[in-house]
Amino acid sequence: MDNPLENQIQELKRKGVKATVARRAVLEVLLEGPSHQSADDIATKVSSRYPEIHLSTVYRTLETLEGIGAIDHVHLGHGRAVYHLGDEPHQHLVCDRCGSVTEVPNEIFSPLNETLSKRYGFHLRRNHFAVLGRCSSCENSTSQTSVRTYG
Amino acid sequence: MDNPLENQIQELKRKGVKATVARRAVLEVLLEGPSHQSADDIATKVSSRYPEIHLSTVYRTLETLEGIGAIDHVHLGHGRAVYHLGDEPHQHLVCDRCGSVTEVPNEIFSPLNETLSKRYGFHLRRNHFAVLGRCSSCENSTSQTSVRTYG
DNA sequence: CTGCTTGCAAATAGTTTGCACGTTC
DNA sequence: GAACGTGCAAACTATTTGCAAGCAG
Repeated sequence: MDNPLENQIQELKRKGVKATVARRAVLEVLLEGPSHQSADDIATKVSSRYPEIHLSTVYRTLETLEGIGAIDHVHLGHGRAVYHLGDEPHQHLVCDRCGSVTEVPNEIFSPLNETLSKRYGFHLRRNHFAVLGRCSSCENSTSQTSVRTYG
Repeated sequence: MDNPLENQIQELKRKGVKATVARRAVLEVLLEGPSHQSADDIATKVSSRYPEIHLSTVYRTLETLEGIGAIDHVHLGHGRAVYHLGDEPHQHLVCDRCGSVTEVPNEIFSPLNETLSKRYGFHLRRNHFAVLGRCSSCENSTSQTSVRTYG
């Protein structure tokens, strides 16, 4: 069985969570990508197929899925959060200017983690907030680019 | 003249911004500390002295002060932002568990910056979002501590 | 006096919740 | 059929905005 949707559904059942239409639909949308979508993005897509599924249900579903570790969310900007499947842990580099998001593996942060741990006893944990900066295209140009690295 | 409040006021004028009661009051509260306060915290303190100063004015004042570089804000958790005087650039380590905030100098992030820069062409820039993890006390204990490193 | 600032009320964005009904196991 | 999940409307939190009146330079 290598149907990713079915795998996720199995996972739900394994964790003792009911496999409802809403949960299926949300997982479908997340699997289809793009990899990082806001609750609202997801709700819009979900309700184009299942119009009766309400935004608040999407929020509750996302909460549930996050609770069992199937997905995660990050705050990329002011206000909205985006959700993504909980594959390998990664951090998000968000460009100040064009808003593009680049995912980088957590290992890149290991040296920092060691330093913080030695000097402050602090241990990096979640990638809940994005790392802000300037992406290469914006650093090099003055024109307005709207590239979305997002995936 | 080493009165910090007066220095800040001079700075306002130098930047061509009017020195109003609201701006004075907000600067006073920020100078008195704690170093990181939410708009609401600030408004509460401000209005205990100047009851006519409205929350929306505090927001507008904070925006103005941020515009001239006198202060900065960071998102420490879900929702609320905290404002602090724009002294030396630093990052914020926020504990997942007890919410304590530790400031660390930006230099700590230089090696990471180099790596990101080489591998992804990405340049760290703002400390707009906090770095989440576990502080030493929470890492070592299972009891609920409510320490606030905050200053 | 002229325009930047402010008070207030109302709007907004994003998310959460109470409650009665519907669905899954 | 019991327990959990969902639709809807309404509440909430943090922040922003329009407008008429107020104050700084």
